[in-house]
Amino acid sequence: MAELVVDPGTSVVVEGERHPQLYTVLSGWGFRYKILEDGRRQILNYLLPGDLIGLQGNIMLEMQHSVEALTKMTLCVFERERLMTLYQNHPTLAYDITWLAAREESMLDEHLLSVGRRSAMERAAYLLVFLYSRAVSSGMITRAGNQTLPLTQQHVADTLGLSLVHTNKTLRKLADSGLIRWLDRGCEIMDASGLYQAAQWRPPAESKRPFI
Amino acid sequence: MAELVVDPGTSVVVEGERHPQLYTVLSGWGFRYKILEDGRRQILNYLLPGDLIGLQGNIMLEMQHSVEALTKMTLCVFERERLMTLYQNHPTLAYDITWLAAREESMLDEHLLSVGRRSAMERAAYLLVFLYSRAVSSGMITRAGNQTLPLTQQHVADTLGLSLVHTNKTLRKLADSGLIRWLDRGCEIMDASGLYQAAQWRPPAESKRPFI
DNA sequence: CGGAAACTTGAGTTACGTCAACTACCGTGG
DNA sequence: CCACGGTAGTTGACGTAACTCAAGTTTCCG
Repeated sequence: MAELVVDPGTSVVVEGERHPQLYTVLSGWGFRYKILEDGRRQILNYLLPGDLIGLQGNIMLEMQHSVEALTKMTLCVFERERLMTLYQNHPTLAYDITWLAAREESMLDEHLLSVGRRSAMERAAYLLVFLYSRAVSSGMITRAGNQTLPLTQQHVADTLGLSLVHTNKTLRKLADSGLIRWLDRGCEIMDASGLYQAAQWRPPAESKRPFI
Repeated sequence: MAELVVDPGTSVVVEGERHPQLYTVLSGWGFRYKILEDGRRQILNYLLPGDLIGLQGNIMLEMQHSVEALTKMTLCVFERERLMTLYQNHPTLAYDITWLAAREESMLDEHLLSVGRRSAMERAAYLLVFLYSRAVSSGMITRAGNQTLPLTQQHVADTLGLSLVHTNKTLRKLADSGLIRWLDRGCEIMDASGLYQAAQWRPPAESKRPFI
């Protein structure tokens, strides 16, 4: 059972390449993204402990997206070719993998709704409180300190489908309303319920999730 | 093995309700969508023969999205509670289900990139040629006739995250360039490779897909 | 034949984008 | 210690893609 540790900014997966391994996130933050030929980037989702990397995309072929580490990350490496035997010998694990894939879809659905139909302000509020709630439920953020999401405004912009400048102005308004505080390279959530309200969103009730 | 036949416009799944069944699409077109409280709608993806309905979202709880039939659809009904025993007894099928989930994710990734980062024109071209290529590879569209995608412009608008008016003007330009023809309640693809070019997109090479 | 749904089109508005300049905050090396 | 260069964040002026409103026309269907 190999482990892989990567520094912030490392490319873990590159679109177009073949990847014979799957990973599970053991610790740290990362994100998945795609870019167009002229450099426009869209961040698809964020990776937190418990998430699976590499399932997305046609299981055996080239990766359809890239993955980059946002903080130092620890990954658990798993050989793709062992997947079929795992399915044969551990149906419960197989079921859990499907559960994870379904949850990822569910998050992507919500992001798509957000980018397609919410205003800049709603989108920003949604994203921050979404990440906050994920961080809380994965134990990365505790009541006592370490309340900060390790992002730059460029990441936020590329997640929301907005320009950097407009993202900055939007975040400023959220900060001026006391909902967040923006630090260098990070965002602190000051008023989660205010953000939920601004986003008109509630996180779905999670059924007990598998460990993997 | 129960079958379900529904007419165009029928709500197959409603967000927020519990659904003890999964479905497989045997024939026809449908789509998945979410709506905000004030009625803004985002279409998430389209459903064609071979697609699974209801896997998305936390497997056992309330549905996180709605599903509506675009044409007459035939569905194959499957009880959710039988899923675990299927995983135990048919690991290959289980693997195929995961494959389908991964492919759905892959499509959502591309849609998110599209809505977040592509221009209106690119988005429209992408959507139409995406649907066209899916229709072709599922055998719904043949060289000899029946080249038409069963959509209204409102569907296109709600998929692309655009207003109806702007969608209309964008489709008009595509039609004027000879790439498509818009009929009432439908779109005919005239020049697929021109659309691919306008969208700056190529469909990913599919590994052989399972039947299910 | 009438009414509803789908599609069009033009005019005026706005949310968001682009450009450009500036500040603040590092970490590095002289 | 300061000079520096790079990254991140901030702000204002201006431009434009896309939105809203409003009034058509066309097509379908009962």
